[in-house]
Amino acid sequence: MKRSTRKERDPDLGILAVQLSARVQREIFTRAAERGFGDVRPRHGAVLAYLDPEGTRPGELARLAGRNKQTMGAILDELERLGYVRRAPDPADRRAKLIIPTDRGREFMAVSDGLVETIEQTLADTLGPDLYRDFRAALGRSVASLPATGPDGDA
Amino acid sequence: MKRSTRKERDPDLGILAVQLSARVQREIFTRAAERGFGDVRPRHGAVLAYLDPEGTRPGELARLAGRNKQTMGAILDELERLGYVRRAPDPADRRAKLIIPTDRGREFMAVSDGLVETIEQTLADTLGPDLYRDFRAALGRSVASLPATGPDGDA
DNA sequence: CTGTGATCGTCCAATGATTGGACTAAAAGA
DNA sequence: TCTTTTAGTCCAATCATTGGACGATCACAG
Repeated sequence: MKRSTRKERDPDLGILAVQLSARVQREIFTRAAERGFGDVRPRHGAVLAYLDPEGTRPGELARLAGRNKQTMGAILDELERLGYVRRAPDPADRRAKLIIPTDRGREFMAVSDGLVETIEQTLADTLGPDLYRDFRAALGRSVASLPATGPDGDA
Repeated sequence: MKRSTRKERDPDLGILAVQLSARVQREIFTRAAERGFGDVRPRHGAVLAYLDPEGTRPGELARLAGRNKQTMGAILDELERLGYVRRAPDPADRRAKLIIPTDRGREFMAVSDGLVETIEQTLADTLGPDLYRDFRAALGRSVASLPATGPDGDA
């Protein structure tokens, strides 16, 4: 049996991880596009997956998403231009800013949270509720057991 | 409880998928770098994860890795320059080529397969053998139940 | 208070990675 | 043979991330 065939039929953990990520992302953003959010790309998920309705600092978003500050800044520029977030001064610290979702931003967050929910439901249907619950828990524990990935050595 | 905190403590499937992928990739390539393969980057995994010792066609690699032909071509240029693969004519089809790993390429493949194995073993230790087996199977089934991701609409 | 060092966000230029479109050579099929 | 499809590559354009540096502000030790 050829290695390539074996890896295709019975993929190792590295391959499965990449594929799960790619497929889930694709599902989310193509469905979101169907619902009128065609201008949001996977890249923007780094912000919208974590953003607080009351606002979050850029640095905190960068940390959560595992991107460095420059990258986060660029993503935020884009989201601001597209009308999903705005930058407000942070009352607690005059160096800092608060990234606050606009109405449209909150709308997207609600929709994408729902889409993820739907995907999870699909998997629950595929695996059965018990198996899915275990899978979900094991996935969480697996991620937690692997060293976190930061852009700059994870600082 | 803030949304960002909630998403950090109890990440949804989208976040978990991205993190699993990023962490597994990082683990593989930093460990590989420690073993003298510092010039191989995650990007190259698209080839080396699937490549047959006897050789594989570029188009087939592109399909397996979910990249388009141009991207695959660029990755192959790089791997060839770095001395991990070579391009040979395919005896069966004079249009086609065979990408064949060099000795060093095969060395990397052995090492990275081992590293993945080690990560899987780590998870097995964390979760326990039974739970891990179930997790691994559920992961495979989950990936299979989501539409495949191709670069050009998956053609 | 005042000085010192850390932190917050941003700017810029450089690199990396992916894409779309087009093209040649060869194969496959009517 | 003629036509259509396939395999790989070339090119230019776009998208994404990085490294280094900067002014402003804060925290804290003296």
